[in-house]
Amino acid sequence: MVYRRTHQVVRRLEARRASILQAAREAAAEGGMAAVQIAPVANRASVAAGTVYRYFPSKADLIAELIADVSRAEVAAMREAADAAPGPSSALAAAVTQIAVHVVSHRKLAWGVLAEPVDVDVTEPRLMARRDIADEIQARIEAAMQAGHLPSQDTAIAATAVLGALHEALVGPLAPPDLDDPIKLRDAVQTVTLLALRAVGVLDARARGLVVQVTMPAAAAAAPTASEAMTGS
Amino acid sequence: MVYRRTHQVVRRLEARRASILQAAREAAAEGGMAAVQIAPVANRASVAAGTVYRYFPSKADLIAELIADVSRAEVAAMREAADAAPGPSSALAAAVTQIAVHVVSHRKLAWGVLAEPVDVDVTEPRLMARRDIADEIQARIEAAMQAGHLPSQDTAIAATAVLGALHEALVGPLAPPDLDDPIKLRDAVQTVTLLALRAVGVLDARARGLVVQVTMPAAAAAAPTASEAMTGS
DNA sequence: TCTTTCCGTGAACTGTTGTTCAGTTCTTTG
DNA sequence: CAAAGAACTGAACAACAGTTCACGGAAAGA
Repeated sequence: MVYRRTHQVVRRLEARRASILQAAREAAAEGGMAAVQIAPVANRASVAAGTVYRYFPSKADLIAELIADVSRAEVAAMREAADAAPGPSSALAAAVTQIAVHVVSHRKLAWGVLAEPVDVDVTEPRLMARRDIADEIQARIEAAMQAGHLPSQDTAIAATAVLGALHEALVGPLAPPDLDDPIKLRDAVQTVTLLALRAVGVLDARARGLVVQVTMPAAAAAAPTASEAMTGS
Repeated sequence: MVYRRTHQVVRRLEARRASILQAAREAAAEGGMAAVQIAPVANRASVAAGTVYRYFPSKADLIAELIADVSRAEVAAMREAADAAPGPSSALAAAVTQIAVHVVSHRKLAWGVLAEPVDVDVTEPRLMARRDIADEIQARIEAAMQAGHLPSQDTAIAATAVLGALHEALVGPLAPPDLDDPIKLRDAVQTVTLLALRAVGVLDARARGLVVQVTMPAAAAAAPTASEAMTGS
């Protein structure tokens, strides 16, 4: 007698798995990675704690998948924004602005994914997330450099530094505390974007209109991937 | 009968306290904050675990003091380097270079002090450390701006971004892995310093000789306190 | 309907570390 | 040298969260 999973069951299992991941994501968005604990996540997903282990070998794996998901979305959004830009310089600007906006819009989540202390070992997925995002930035810097818009430079270090600057200034513990005010938020994003572009050698970014197209996901609907079902913390 | 602590005893107590702190520092320098555990630290300081609690109310307090010490030294070094510079711009460059050098020279420690996950709550001392360092950078940016060497800008965000860029590019998980090579290390410091200065609007930093005075401390290449008895773990 | 196989449950288990405290050793004082 | 106070010890304790597993129940096949 061979037991075979029917379609219905397969879908239920997939849905359950997704709901656990979603619960973890919501927990992280609300309370950071510290809130991603098996029992609360299971509770939020309306399953028992043990059930989580039928879908994820360990908490580390659960968080790893969460991190991978978030970073994948982040990279896709950056790529889309950059690809829509007319030239290499504005593509770079668009990518940087995009990630800045995303990161401030989901501060807790971004902090949790990239930097927040976690009890289990998530260095590897975090490293991959950082690398994926940095690689995307690096590619845009490279392109602008090849086009002669930027001075020759070590693009790997430049991309890393840009990521660090965005992160520290916008989501780190020293980030301005009043970023809930949309205007302050937009100003902060513009300021940091300008800094980042200047860092890699973009001259007159502001004058050339590279920094102005800051469209908040909540406000003007132009932002792609705005459908991320984020609870605004 | 009144028991009074003799000079000898007082000094022994102070020495012991200092040695515990030093043991914590060494542990952090070698294995990051994760290695700062009561039992190993006590062992390294040649005392029993319980003794640590005669000097520090909790592990959090021990780490807080360690963080404060390190950041105090960091700020002092920055200030000294900057004060020795001839003008506001080179003072800024000197401060940035100084912290970059310090931070790469003691990567594990810097990572532990500023960002590494710790089980106990050290957000407050970390926040103070970050703020102290950022404040020093901010003051130098401010001075250069007042002197008309930099465009007008939000110096608080700029300082934070600079700190983040340095940190991410030099000690974060994406930092180049070959920084043990002194030449690579010097290049990385110069590259990041140049990025940071450009970010705040310094033009031609390289041409103006603001980035070149990178002098590595003697201890940069060698691991600190290489001869340490393994203490289990 | 009955049997087999798998899914879900949640209370119990585990392993790790910070923390405590009664007993021991050392220092001071009369 | 003896009494008293302080410091030190290290094994035992506590707390917390991740993980396990024996059991109940639902779904699949005959």
